[in-house]
Amino acid sequence: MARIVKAPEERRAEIVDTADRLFRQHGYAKCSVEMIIREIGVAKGTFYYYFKSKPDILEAVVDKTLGQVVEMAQSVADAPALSAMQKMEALLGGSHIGNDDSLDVAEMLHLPENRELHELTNIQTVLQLSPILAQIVEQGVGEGVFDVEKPLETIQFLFTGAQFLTDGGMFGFSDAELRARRLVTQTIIEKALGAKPESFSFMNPVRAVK
Amino acid sequence: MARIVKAPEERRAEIVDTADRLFRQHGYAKCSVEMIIREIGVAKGTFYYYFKSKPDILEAVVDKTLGQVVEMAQSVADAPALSAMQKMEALLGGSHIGNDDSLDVAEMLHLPENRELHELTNIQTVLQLSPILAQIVEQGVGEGVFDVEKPLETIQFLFTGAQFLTDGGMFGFSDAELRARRLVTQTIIEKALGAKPESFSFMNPVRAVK
Amino acid sequence: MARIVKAPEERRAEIVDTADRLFRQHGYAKCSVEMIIREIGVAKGTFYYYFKSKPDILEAVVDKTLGQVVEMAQSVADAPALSAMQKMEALLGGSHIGNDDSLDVAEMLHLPENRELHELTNIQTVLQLSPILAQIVEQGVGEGVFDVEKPLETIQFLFTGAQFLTDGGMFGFSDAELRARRLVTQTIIEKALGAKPESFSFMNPVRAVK
Amino acid sequence: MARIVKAPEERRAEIVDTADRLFRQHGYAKCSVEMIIREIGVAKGTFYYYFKSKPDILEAVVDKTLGQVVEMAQSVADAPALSAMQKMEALLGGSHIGNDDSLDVAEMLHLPENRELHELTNIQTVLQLSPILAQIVEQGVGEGVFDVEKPLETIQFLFTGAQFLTDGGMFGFSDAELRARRLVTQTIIEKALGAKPESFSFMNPVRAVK
DNA sequence: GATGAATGAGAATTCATTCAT
DNA sequence: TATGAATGAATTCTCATTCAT
Repeated sequence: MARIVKAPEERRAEIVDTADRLFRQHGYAKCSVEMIIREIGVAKGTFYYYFKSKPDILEAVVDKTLGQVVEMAQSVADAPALSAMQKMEALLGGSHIGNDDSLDVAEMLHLPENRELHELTNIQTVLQLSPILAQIVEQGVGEGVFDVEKPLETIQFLFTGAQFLTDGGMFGFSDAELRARRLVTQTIIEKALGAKPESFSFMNPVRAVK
Repeated sequence: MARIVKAPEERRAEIVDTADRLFRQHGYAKCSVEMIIREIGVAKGTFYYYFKSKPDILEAVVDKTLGQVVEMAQSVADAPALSAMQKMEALLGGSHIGNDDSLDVAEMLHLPENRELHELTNIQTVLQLSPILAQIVEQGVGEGVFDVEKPLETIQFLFTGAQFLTDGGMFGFSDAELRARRLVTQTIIEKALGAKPESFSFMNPVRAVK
Repeated sequence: MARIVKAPEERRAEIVDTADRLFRQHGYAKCSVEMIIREIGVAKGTFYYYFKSKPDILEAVVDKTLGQVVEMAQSVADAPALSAMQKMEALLGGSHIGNDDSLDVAEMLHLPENRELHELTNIQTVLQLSPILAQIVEQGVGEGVFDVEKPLETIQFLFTGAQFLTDGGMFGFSDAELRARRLVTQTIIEKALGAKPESFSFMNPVRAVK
Repeated sequence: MARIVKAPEERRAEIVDTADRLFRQHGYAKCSVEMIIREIGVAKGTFYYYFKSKPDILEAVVDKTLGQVVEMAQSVADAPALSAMQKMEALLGGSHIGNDDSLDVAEMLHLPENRELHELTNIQTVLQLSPILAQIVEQGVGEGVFDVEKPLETIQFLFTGAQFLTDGGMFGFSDAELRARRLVTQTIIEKALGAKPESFSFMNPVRAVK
């Protein structure tokens, strides 16, 4: 095959992105190195030139994903002009403007057939994102819209429940069942955070269109 | 090797139990059939005499575990003399008398390095146990101790959060961190179910001993 | 399972018959000992009590089949009252009276999915049946209806061609194609044996019904 | 083991050739992939790098063999300068100059211990070669040397008879027996095609030496 | 930097055969 | 005679990794 030379960072990123996508599609274990390189159109050796093993690229994928999400969340949390509720909406609302790819906190990671990705990414996300959200919750407590004693742990619990329960494939829920669970999730969040009923209704927008 | 003949049920149980243990120790994928039979000391053929494939024994393991848990929970839920709170305590309380093995709803499934076992067992447990708990919640609503609109979905959310967050290995929490999370879990449950504060304190007993 | 004791010859015959049927259905290689004993409802040990190995029962099956066919053919060949053509018709004609099972020289062995059975039985049949047919051919030469120099070899060639070409599955012919080949077979036999055209038309009866 | 890199076509051909030989020697079923790779001295992975399964290489072997034979036969049949008898001699005559390997229509496929190879190759050969030979027969009919009504079916019958009967190992004939059968084959072919006696004598050359 | 042929340690599964009961 | 649990060698196939070019 034609030998196409690329800048190292570009090639590396290409491999990580492709692996990311395939891992999410089929799961880490079911993705062979063969699949990844065939998809890109490079040789086996090229893969191993950039990554010393398969676990190695899993780590790279997780790092990439995590970095994006955490950075985005932190920037929202740090925004000085926004109220706690506005920040919550920005992070948890369904109306994510301009996110073409995978920068959606709410929607991320909700994919079936995952194992190592879930373990590493999903959990790490909860762990890394929770402090940021907790920080917002504390701001909300100060603003009088929330009432919680242990923001971090509470957020972690809520995050975990939401993450795993409404995870696309894990429980095999139908669309209707998923919607019911998302509604309840909203209610529980409000109660757990001591927020006003329906204050988190942005999580379940009344959609006009399909 | 010496041929040791056993009663079929005994041999079958032996294989299931061993597989169960090894799956939990190393994870389903990393456990080869070879490992299982070597552990027991039987031939490969013996394994395949009892189970037609590797997925087949996974199912057997899950069934066994699930059966025990669900049966126990249902018997508690059906107890006519108990109040809803008493039933909750019986199922979620830490003081499980005489459970040497895996009959503990609260403690089970919290093990690291699992994939298929967690996916199948953990999730199935949530799905099968939730209706039973929801039934108790409804009794509690009738008794005036709970106040929820959607018991089933609420229970599912709470169950999922508790299950996955405090799952022994998944998040890598320390004992202290786990304790903090279990306390918050209690609070959230109380709020979500509309129960009195500290009414679920049996979930976090002040232990004297280890 | 209930232990059913039978007379040794009966049990043996039962196993041979079942093996025979299954070998023809699925082929020798694809028939496991397991299949045979399950079909009969006896234990593995019973099988190995009567036959010392799998090849052993193949031999038994072939012997049985061959014996039946050869015996029948010989009795026809030895019939003093019949002409050569009448004997030919009796053996090769499609109108086999009273043969419910596998005593049909023309139709036997024409089954797909066979290997060892074809090799052993099919070929042995050609070898053992040919002398008998050759004997009839010689009678026919004496009667002036045939004209051949080497009856045995000629018969073997014709038998082989007929056997393998019109073998139900081997060539994957359609019904129409098979019919065309059987017609040609008849013509070639007549020419090779120096018989009158259409004297072997009994091989291709004009059937009214299906 | 030492890693010896070869051109893909070369390696592929090496595997096909080796498999071909071993399949003919021991039969497809009795040849394990292990045997093939040990014979060549490559790793298992190498085999599966070139062929995705065991049936896959059987197909490759059959294709190779078939391709050679059919191509050769077609080129003879298409030769404009040759008479039908000359073409027949070229294809069926024993005097094949310069065929060291398996390019001999008459000699091929006559090997013991085969199953799948015979079924696939032998039969396919009859099927693919018959139209070509039939074409020659028709030419001969036009030239007045043959007299047949159904060339294709007749050829198929004759081909099948010749193929299977004189198949080296199948019937276990001695050399003398084989010779007798080949002589008769010649006679039957002449009669069936309506050719002059001894016109196919090239099939049984009077050999001085072995 | 890049290629892709080659490696080989397993993995799951089958099945003829044995043997304690 | 009969049972059926137990055996284990053999087989096909996978895939992460290596290395000559």
